[in-house]
Amino acid sequence: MRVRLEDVARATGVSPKTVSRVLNEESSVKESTRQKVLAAMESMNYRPSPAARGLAGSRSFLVAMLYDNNDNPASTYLAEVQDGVLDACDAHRYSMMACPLRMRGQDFIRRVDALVFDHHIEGVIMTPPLTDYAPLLQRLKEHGVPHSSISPVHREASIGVCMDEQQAAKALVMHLVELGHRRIAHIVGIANHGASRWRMAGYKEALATAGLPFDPQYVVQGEFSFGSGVLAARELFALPEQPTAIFAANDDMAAGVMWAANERGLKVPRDLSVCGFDDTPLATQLWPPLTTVRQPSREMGKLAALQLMEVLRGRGDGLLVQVPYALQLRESTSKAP
Amino acid sequence: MRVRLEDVARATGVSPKTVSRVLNEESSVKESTRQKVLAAMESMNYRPSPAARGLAGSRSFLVAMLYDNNDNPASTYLAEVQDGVLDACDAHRYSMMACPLRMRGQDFIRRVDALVFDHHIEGVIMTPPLTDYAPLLQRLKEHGVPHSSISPVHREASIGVCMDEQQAAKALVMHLVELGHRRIAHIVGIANHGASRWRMAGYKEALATAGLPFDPQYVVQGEFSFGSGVLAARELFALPEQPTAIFAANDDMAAGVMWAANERGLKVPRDLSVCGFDDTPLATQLWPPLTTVRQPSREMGKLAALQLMEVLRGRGDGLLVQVPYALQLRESTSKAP
DNA sequence: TCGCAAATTGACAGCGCTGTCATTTCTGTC
DNA sequence: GACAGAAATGACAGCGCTGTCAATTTGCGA
Repeated sequence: MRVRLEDVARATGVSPKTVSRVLNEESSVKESTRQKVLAAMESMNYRPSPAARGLAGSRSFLVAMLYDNNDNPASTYLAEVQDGVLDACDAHRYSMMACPLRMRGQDFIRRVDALVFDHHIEGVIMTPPLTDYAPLLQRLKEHGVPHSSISPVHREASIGVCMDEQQAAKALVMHLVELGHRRIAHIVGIANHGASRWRMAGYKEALATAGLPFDPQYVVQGEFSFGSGVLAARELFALPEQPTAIFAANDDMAAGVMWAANERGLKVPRDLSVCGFDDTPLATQLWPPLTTVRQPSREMGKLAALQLMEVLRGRGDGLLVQVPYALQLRESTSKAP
Repeated sequence: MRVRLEDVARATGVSPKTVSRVLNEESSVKESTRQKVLAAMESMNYRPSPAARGLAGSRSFLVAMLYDNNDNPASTYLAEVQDGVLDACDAHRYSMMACPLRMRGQDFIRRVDALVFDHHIEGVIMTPPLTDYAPLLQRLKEHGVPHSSISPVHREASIGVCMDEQQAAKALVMHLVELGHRRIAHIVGIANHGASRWRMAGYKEALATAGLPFDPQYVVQGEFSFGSGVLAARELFALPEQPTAIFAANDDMAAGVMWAANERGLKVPRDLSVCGFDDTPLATQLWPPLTTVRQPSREMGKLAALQLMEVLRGRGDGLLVQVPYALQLRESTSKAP
């Protein structure tokens, strides 16, 4: 039937407990024994039963990926993150359960409790905006479940992964400055999203660095969607002194800007430079291709999961690692007219 | 500590086995006993341990959602489907594991085996193109794992959910016909995808019904991406007799068509009617909003999961259910010029 | 070479549930 | 009211692993 730990033990001539020790990478096993056991496991194609391990010990080898399924317009992002998480899980023989949470109401409490009690989830990986949802964090803390955050707003005392979005935004705007642009507008993302704040901060910082004045009329509120990009752009075009470049806080809005430009007969990048943020697939599908910042979502998911696993294996407290951004300079930006 | 089945048994004055029977909805329990036990479970807030259930019995209460992460341009789709699947799982106290598969190489075999052996996955839910990937189906069959398919190409002998895409496409094109269009072009999706075939078939059927000739020059190959839509549209615009309406096999390509129309100075819908398929978020973000067909992905995920669960509970063989499509008539289509 | 602490290893119970099969409690029938 | 057969319940072992603690082996200084 199934190869059990006991079978491996018998084949190796050691006790089941020793095989168990090898399996769990405990240190108190002589190297020679360890090798023998590992060899046997390999040759017998032994696969431990998660159910038995979970029942006997306390470990489940399960992590949960929590995300907000209430309003996620950019779910490509989630898919990529999830992919990275799964990658990391794979490498450490963990399994992942996907768990969408509705932030409204008490639903999330019920679900988190279920994960913890029923499945003995060992840890949690979260994406914004869950990363900064106090009631959830509180509950996780009560359960003593370690969690790893992707792009959390509050970066102290949490583990996970983030990108220096402010620096990235600054670099992007500096690029526009170097191209000779002086009237650079910014379309902000959904208020209160960390991403919106950082990108805006980077925009301001770049202006300051370049010695350009910060002009509030060049800053328009958007909400990360294509449609809001169109509206914001129309607003900017109506200004007496139109901007020569627009930095939209994400690619979708940038696409909206390009759409609106087209509508108004403006040629991008000849009459108007446009840049976005995220480097979604859309960025290269537009014409001209969009200058933007690549946010390595997949990689970030993977790193967040890896940090969590460091903690779960007791190898430390885990860090908030920072991934590098990469400017994607493409044809939607060029010298100021 | 934890409330166990035994505790419930003691509280109710029955044997643990009887409680187990109630838990598993076995029929041979007297109704009065059942009620007592259920009441006790409820009041004691009893939560069965999946690990123990998995170890003792053969059930794991786990299903896997398999998808291709190799090339999924439209991952919004996957996210929605997954959401629906989770919904159904929730209702039946199942849990779901997400499992991306790479179709190249043998990776998928290793992963499927791992799911089956390690986790005792009870069933599988698949999205295209996995639904028709013979080696995978073969392996699942060998393992005796039931699977539910979403929009499979081969519809015989499988359970799951599908939409009558051909009818939907036909209805969409008939709508164009009714608006007076006579030169209606079609941009095809990736060859060999079931979706491409059905939509094309619906297009042809509509033409036939309307008594319009099928003209191969009005059919251009695309590949479901925005970019391919742009290219295909340019090709169509170069024709001596330009089409007055273009039916793109999905929304992304339709967006590309609108882009290309803009580029060429054609006003949609005044000069050109455009329609897509899927009703992705993009459809309402474009301007003018896109006429398309709503494919209820979330609902389909849910239904596929429910069908699977019918099978798992031994309530039947499961069906291939069909969900209704819904035309979304919006502003991108209007009377022929 | 002997003794002792440290390093390894093993014995055994039990995690919380379900399968199997035995036992008890109902039915309806004559 | 007794009895067969069905319906309902229970006893018990064991799923595959790990925690606890005891037993053994090893290494090293005296």
